[in-house]
Amino acid sequence: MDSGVISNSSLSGGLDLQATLESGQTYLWDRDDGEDYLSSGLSGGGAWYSSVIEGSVIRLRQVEGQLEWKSTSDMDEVIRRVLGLDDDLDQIMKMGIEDSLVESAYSAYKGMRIVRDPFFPCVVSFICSSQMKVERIFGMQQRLRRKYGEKVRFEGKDYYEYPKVEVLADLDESDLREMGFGYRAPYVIETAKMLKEDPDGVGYFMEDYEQNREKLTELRGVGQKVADCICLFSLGHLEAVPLDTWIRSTIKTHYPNCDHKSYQDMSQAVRNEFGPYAGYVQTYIFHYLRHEAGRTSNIVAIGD
DNA sequence: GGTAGACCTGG
DNA sequence: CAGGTCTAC
Repeated sequence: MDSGVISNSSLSGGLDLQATLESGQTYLWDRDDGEDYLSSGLSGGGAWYSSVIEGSVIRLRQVEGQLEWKSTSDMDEVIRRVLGLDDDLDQIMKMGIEDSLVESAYSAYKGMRIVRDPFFPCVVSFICSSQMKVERIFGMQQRLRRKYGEKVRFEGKDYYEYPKVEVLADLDESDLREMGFGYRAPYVIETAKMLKEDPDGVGYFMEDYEQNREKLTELRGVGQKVADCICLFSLGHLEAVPLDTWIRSTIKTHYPNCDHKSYQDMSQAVRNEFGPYAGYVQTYIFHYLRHEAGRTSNIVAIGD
């Protein structure tokens, strides 16, 4: 067994593991206590999380200002990549816009990072995300892993890798409908068939962000919003801003000059306003509003 | 190129 | 109604 420790202080801007893993960016980590997405607050928790990445089980938690991990092999580099630990958060937070909503979100979840999920799991997760709450998206991915994923043993317990492309490609629509995927079932299967020869999505990555977003919409069930999620949460295009209904309405009330009818126009305007790390700004706002909205009756009042 | 309606399912 | 997408005007 391999293990390691990464101290908070060694990372620019620190790390908030719980906020990073439970902010609706990734659906690939299980909490030991099974309380994923359930507790309120969603920051600074010290629970153990586990996932299977590149065939190895990774277990990690954050206690007393440091990230502890263990695995079957040396996963230090992989962990740094998938958790975005190399992103210069201090610098990123300086480059965003100065605005009370953003400031509040930054301070509430300081250390939250943008993940880099493996391609295929990310694609499927966000195809499933349409018209779904995060808790349910997570449940679907978890059931998918347990039913169709490869079992991997680690320290006497079973873990399940995300299902391989070819496994999902050969499923019947009814298999997924029975698991509660609804109208998303055929989308997942058709996209899996399209990616059968290119499981890592090599042909779906390009340097240019906007070009990349358009390319991704060739996949079944992937529209502009989902494509942006893949750009941001898997491919590392930190300027991508997934415009969901929440963000759209927030933009409309808080940054009315950025409001546009077409996705493309609004995306462009928001990126102009939020800067080159617009994806970070969006993710903080989304997570903040998702939890503050229930607490304060007037979202607009959070701002200026 | 832009806009209605349908689409699964659970709370 | 919900972190949308697809299809048909």
